[in-house]
Amino acid sequence: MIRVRFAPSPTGYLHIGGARTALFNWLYARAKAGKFILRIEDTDTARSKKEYLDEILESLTWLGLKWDEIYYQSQRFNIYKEYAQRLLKNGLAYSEKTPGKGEAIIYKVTAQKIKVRDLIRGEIEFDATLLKDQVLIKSDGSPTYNFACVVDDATLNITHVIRGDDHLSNTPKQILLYQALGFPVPEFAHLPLILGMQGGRLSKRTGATAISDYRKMGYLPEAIINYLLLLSWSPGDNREIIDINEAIKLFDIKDINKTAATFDFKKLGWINSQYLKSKDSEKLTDLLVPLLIEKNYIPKDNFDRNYILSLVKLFQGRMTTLLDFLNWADFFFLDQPQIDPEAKDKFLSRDFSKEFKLFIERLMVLKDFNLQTIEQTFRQLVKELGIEARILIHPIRVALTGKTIGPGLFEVIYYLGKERTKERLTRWIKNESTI
RNA sequence: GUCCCCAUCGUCUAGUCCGGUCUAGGACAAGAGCUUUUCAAGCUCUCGACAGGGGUUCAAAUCCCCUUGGGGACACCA
Repeated sequence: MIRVRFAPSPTGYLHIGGARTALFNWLYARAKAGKFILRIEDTDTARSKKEYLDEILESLTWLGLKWDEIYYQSQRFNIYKEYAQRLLKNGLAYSEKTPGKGEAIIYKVTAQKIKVRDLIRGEIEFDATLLKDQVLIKSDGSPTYNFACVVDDATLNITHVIRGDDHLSNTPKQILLYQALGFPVPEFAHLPLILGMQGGRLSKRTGATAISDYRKMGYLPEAIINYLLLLSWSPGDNREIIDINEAIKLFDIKDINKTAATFDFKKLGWINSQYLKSKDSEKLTDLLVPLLIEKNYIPKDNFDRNYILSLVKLFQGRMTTLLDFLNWADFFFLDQPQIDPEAKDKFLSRDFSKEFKLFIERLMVLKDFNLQTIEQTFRQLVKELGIEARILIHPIRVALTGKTIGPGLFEVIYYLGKERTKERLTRWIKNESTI
C-alpha cells in the first residue's frame, strides 16, 4: 500500500508552493490507490499558530485535497525521545550538555558516501564528510526537523516522500538516520520549486499568496488545481484544461519536470476564466449569491434567484474571476449606477435630452417588453433621427450602467426593466417639464 | 565560500530516456485583423526558443565534457 504525506508547518499560511506539494502527493495517492496523510509539523511551539493551522486545513479542503489520516508532531514528542534514546544506547549518538539548559542528543555522522535515489532526478551522491553531526533532540527536549521527520515517516509507514526541491540536501542526513534506526528507506521524489516572477523564491510580492486569498480574489479551486498541475507536469497532448480525474489517470511521477517553474498570474487568470465559462450557470449563481449578500447587493433571503441567474448568464462569458461579476454587474443592484467620470466625459458631455426622451416614450408604451421589441424600438428611432446606432448606444449605456463596458445594451435594458431604465435616462434630460 | 540540482519562445511546456519523422509543436502573454453596440469572448494571422563552446556520430534539441547562467541547501527553523 502506497502511503504519502504532506507535512506543513503551521507557522504560515498554505501558499501556492505548499498547495502544489500537497496536490502531487494527493494525486500520487489517488493514482496508486494509496493513502494521503497529513502531518502537522508543529514542533516549534513558539511560531506555530492555530490561525495558520485552520487556514491550512480549510484551504486543503477547499481545493479538494482530502486527507485520509492526520497527525500532529506536538503529540509525538515521547516517540522521538524514545528513538533518540535507542541511538544513544547503541552508541550511534551522544549527548551534550548546554550550560543553563538541558541535554541535547546528537547523532554522530561517520564518513561515507550516501546515495539518494530520486524518482524524478535519478541517483544523486552526497559525501557525509561534509555533514556535521546532527542534533536529534534539542536541549529543550523538542526534536529537530530532520529527526522528527524520519521517525514519523518510518513509523507512519510512509512509502514515498514527495516534497519540494529545497529538501534535497536534507535527504542524505535523513537517510543516515533511517539506517541508524534500522528503518527501511522510502522512495524520494523532489519537486522543482516554484519561482517568483522576478526569479528567486516565491515571496508575498511574487505570488506566495495564501490559498485563502486566492479564494477571496475569486478564483475557483479547480482552476488553481489545474494551473498547479501544469506547473511542472503536462498531459503531453497539448491540453491545457484538464480535469483532475483525467489527470489521476494520466499521472506518472516520472513525468514531472526537473526544472523550476515561474509562477504566471496571467495564465492562472486565463484558466480561471475557462472554468468560469464552462461552469454550470446554476452552480456559478450559488457561488455568487453569498458574495452579493456580503456586498449588501441583495438581502440575505427573499431575493429573486432566477433574476440573478439571468444576470450571471449575461456576464459568465467575460469574467476572469468571481469578483468581476460584482464589479461589472453592480448597476443592477445599486439604486443609482456609479458613473465613471471618464465615461461621462466621453459619452454624456453632449445633451441627449431629445433622444433620451423619445426613446423613453416609446419604451413605455411597449406592450411586449422584450429583447426583440426593445431593439426594434431603438433601431426604428435612430433610423428616424437619421443617426448611427452607436451614436446613441454608448450614451445610453453610460447613463444606465455608469460604464463603457458590459453586456449588450438591449439585454441591459431588458433586465433593468422599464421603470429603472426610464428613471436613469430621465436624470440626463435637461428640461423635465416636457416629460 | 562549500555541496547539490537545473538549463527548449518573455512565461508554462511537447520533443530528450530508445539520436534521423524538428526548416522544433501547443498554450499564456504581446501585436495585427475579422466580428461588432462597448468591453470581453470567439476566430484568423504575426512575433518568438534548443544558453555558449568543444566532442561522439553519416546524423544531436536529444549522448559526453567544459563554461556560463539560474535555483536550492549548508541552524539545538521547518
